[in-house]
Amino acid sequence: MATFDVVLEGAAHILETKGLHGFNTNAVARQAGVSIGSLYQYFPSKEALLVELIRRKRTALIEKMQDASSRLEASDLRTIADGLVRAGIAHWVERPELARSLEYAETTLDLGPETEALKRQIVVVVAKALAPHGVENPETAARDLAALTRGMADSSGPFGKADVSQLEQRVRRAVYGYLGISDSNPLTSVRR
Amino acid sequence: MATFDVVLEGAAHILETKGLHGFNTNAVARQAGVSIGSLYQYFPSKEALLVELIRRKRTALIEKMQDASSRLEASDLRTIADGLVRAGIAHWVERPELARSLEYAETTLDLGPETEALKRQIVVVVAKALAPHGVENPETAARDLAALTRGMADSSGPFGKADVSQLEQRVRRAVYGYLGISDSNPLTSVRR
Amino acid sequence: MATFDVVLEGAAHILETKGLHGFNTNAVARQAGVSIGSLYQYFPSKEALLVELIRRKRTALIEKMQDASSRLEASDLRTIADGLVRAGIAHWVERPELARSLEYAETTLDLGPETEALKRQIVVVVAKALAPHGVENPETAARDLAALTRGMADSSGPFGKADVSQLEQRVRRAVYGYLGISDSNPLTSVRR
Amino acid sequence: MATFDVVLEGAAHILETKGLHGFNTNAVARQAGVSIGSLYQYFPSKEALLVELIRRKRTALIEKMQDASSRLEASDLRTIADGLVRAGIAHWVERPELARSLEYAETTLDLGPETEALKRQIVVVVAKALAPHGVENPETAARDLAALTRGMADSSGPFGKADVSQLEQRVRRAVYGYLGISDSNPLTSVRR
DNA sequence: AATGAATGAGTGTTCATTCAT
DNA sequence: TATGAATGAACACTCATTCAT
Repeated sequence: MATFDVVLEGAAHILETKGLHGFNTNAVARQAGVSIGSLYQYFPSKEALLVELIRRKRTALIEKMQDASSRLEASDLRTIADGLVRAGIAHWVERPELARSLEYAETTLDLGPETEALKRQIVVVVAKALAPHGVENPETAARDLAALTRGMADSSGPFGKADVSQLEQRVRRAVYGYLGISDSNPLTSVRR
Repeated sequence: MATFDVVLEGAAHILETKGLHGFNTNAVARQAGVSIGSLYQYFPSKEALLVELIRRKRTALIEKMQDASSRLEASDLRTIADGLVRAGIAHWVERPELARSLEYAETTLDLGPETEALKRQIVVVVAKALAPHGVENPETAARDLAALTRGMADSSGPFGKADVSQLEQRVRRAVYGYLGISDSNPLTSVRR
Repeated sequence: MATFDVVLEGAAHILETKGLHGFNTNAVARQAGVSIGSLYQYFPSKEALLVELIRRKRTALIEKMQDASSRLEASDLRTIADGLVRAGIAHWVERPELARSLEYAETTLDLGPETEALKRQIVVVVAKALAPHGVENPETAARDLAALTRGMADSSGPFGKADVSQLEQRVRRAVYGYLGISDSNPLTSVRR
Repeated sequence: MATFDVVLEGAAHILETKGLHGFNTNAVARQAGVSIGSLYQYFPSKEALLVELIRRKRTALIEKMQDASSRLEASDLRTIADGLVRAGIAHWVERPELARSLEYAETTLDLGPETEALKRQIVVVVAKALAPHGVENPETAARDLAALTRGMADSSGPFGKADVSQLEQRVRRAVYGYLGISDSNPLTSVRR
């Protein structure tokens, strides 16, 4: 792995284990097994590390969403929703501590316009998948569904495989409700 | 206002405007219009400020939830859900930047057992309101609904009054879906 | 006990238990059960506390030495030496931690001329007791004997009654040697 | 000289001239002509500086004592005592202000077990030199003689060469007395 | 490229002292 | 007289960044 990536992975590891609080360039360099000088040859500043990590995370999410939505283009809304939820949860469940720190870092950081654009692009991709099925305000819906998924995933602690599939089911219920899709698996056991 | 509260409000203000990144004791003292020595007469450390802010935020949320749930005790699940959602959103919409920083700070901080307990208590209060209406796993449901609400509120940017009521409606849809309550106001205009 | 003395005893206690390192006016006031304001009504500064403690310690030593030397005025050198040693050791063995801190504090402090004079007076008192018995350079001898006694007492750790009398005997041997008094209780069992 | 030693010498200089009272890391760095950051690259804390100075002082004393005692192994007790006294005084007369501060610092500091051991080793070395000549309780004797020497040296103010040799002679008298060696140079001119 | 010693502005915290009540 | 809240200079220590090798 090239130095660039070694450093970036070191940064990710520190964020994951120590959070933003323990994130400093010396720690990152040490973790990456690289000198502090080398770190600065690839990244002009501490912030640049965060920006790059955010950029990658966003790009990966866009790809996942794009994938799901092109694969399911022809399907009905429920199937599309299922796919997006699955992709979204897969995303947030992978290195959740890292994700959390990056999410928080975004709020303070000055990401470049290019990285800002990625955020909008996620929304656009999801909105495009929802729009053809009569969802009103598809951009708002996209943002809401992403937020809802991220919120639930983030609050659900450390995961096993079974946990993830249960989480998925719960998120699906909320998403169906949001989108007005009637659910065949209601949570409350209502007498009919 | 007593010095204790002045300092705490200074801390809240800094978190709100500068985030955890700009949160340092000198800045807090300056913002509060108080000397650094005075700050340390009331708070033994920088962390203690965060802990107290978190404690207050949690206590306030518990009260709101408790209020809503006792006021609506006799009502049906939908009405209770509406009340909880309204209270939850009211909570997250108030000083959202502050809330975000505190949420993140929690992950690194060593809150005392007393403050930890508050987190569980929120879940318990909500779960108690849901349980009598046939909601399975009421604690998980409580956690999920809180997370979903917080996630959506957090992602919805700065708010006007109208925005809040729209947000509330969108959250309600997701919550109804999660709880298996059929919605009379579907988002998608589906032909029936 | 008057406030003045209460504070002073608080200061002594802190020095004894925490050393100069932990000696601060707030700690002293707390230990004395007095407000910091009251402390400053009796002592103009932190240093003033130390100076007064030193003054008292010196005065007490002078008195002990004076006592011994007037009581033994008519005796021979050995008896006088015994008395001075006994008094000196009694002095250093009482609150030795306190004594150690005060001794060190002296080196940095600007004691007033009056307190400086006390130091010389101790030497003078002892020298006066030694001079009539043919001791050369009685002032140097006085200083040496005091230093030797203090050194040995200080290095001999925490004391029981038996320890003190053993210490006394050992110091006496050194003092006899210094003064050229032949010892009837030699340490080494030399075959002659 | 490497930075490590430069800093250490700066620390020694400050202790010597300002005492523990004026001993702060910024002053040390300034004195050493080094940035505060550099100081902390070599010493993890202010205390570490003191510990290292103490360690070095003790090691040097052990060496001196070891030297003297191996050189004089075959000699009689008086010659050995002379050697140890000379070495001891040479030690305490060199930078006495520094020595005084380090001695006091010891009482508050948490020296590591390794550095604690050095203190015992000094006693052991001296005791080993004394034991073969019929000195009872050689460890106590070693401690006493060290204390007596240090006490007298410390109280004897600033030194010229002549002063040192006079001091040596006076200490020797006390030591002879302590060890039960008859002195050929008595201080008191007793008629025989 | 890579290194890592060096820098120093910045931050958390302490504590002697003051002064209004 | 007594109180103790308030002050802020001073100090311990960190960490982003540079630069000579």
